[in-house]
Amino acid sequence: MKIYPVCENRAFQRAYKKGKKAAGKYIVVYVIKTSDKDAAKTAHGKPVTRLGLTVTKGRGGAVVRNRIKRVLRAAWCGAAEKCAFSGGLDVIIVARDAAAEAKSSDILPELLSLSEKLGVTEANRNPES
RNA sequence: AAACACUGCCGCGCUGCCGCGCGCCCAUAUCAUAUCGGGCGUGAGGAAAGUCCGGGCUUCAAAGGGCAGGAUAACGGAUAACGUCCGCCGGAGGCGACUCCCGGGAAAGUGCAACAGAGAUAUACCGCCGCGCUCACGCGCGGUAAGGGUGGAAAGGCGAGGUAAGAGCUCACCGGCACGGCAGGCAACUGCCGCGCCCUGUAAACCCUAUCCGAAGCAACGCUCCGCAAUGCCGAGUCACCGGCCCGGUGCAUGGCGCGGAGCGGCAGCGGGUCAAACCCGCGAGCCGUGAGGCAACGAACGGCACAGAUAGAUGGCAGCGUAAGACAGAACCCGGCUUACAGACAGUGUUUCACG
RNA sequence: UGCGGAAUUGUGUAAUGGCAGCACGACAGACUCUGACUCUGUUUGUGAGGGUUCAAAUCCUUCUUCCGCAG
Repeated sequence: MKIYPVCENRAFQRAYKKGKKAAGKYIVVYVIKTSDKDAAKTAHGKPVTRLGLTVTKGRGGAVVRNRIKRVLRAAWCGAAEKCAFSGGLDVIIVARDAAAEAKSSDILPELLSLSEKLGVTEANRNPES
């Protein structure tokens, strides 16, 4: 499973200002439709859903932050196996304090429930992929 | 054996499964690249950290001189260099092994020293002594730094001579400082002798002396392609390069500079293609081993090794074994140090005390 | 990642090396029938450790925290 990253600062700013959000114990999720300028497509021509991570310095040093980002990506991949996301979205995940100690298995159900709340999943549409 | 002192070294290893970055090969789609992909190789530190010093490298024409500014501070050495390291001298601490020291100059000059105290770099409050006046208490003039009290600091300490009372005023001893000589040492310095002086502290106050330093930093900067309207000035100078200043030097038409307005982009910068491509980018004062030489830091010489290179930024999870796997923590142009953080493991040398022989 | 700066009471700010002030706030009292205004008084302090000095908010040094600039 390949992760398409959100790199541009403008995309993050757009998500914070205009996107929909939902908060949980470990994470806060922002979702917005990818702007035309940054849109990318897969080899099959489908629009791609991109993942952006925000882990601020307040969460810890470089080692701790790298670990949080690893865990969040693992949860993202786990979620993508269970249900497909709608195409052409930017999804920004912001780590909260509790995320420093969390496992990916702790975050996975929270990510799923928050996604459902925001209505960005198309559940079990394509379970094989 | 106990308590210490110093130094070095490691800071997870192996197996299996899942997963990540990079390189190569293969497969698949397409022939530019991409991935349900597969295989092999490879992949953070002792501090990678703080950014406190020193270099390399890059750009400023070259990196020239002086002033200003900054840094360092016993001496000798190591080193590319250093504020680092080693040795040594002096001082301080410890029974000792050993440790610690921003350790030049206050006798070139200037400044500062609150409060207290009579007086703070020179002075007479109490006291002591002499003279004059007074019946007397005492008052006035002068001498004095021994005693008192204040203070961080009060003119070196103590004894004798001396005196009206006293005082390095004189002398002996002790202490300190400066100069000269002799001996030892590469030197700092140490010892002895002679002669002179006795002078407060502060230079992490200005300063003086000696030595060193051009500036900026990979977000530096280099480069392929495309685009860029109208207008003014300079054009061998009242120009530009240089950044605080001066001198000197260099460049000048495919050039340099500026005011106002308009458009576009951006947080900002001439702009854009932009997740295009390439380069800086890892062979370097590199690492490992032996090691002439040297008290040591270091290191001639010889042999061997190929050992991260990301770009929202890669190392983790589970199980088993190893007694136990657990700290601080992640390269971002590259090195040498310093400082700070740190669970635990190992090795060596030495000191003191106790016990036994 | 690189470069630069700052830290003084609850808040904002002063202080040639010599007792740390000022304003607002808080608290108490006075004035008033009560409250506000006003007046009087009190409280709370140099980010942390080490050093230089007789004496440090100030000088030196090592940390901590915060802020700014550079895409």
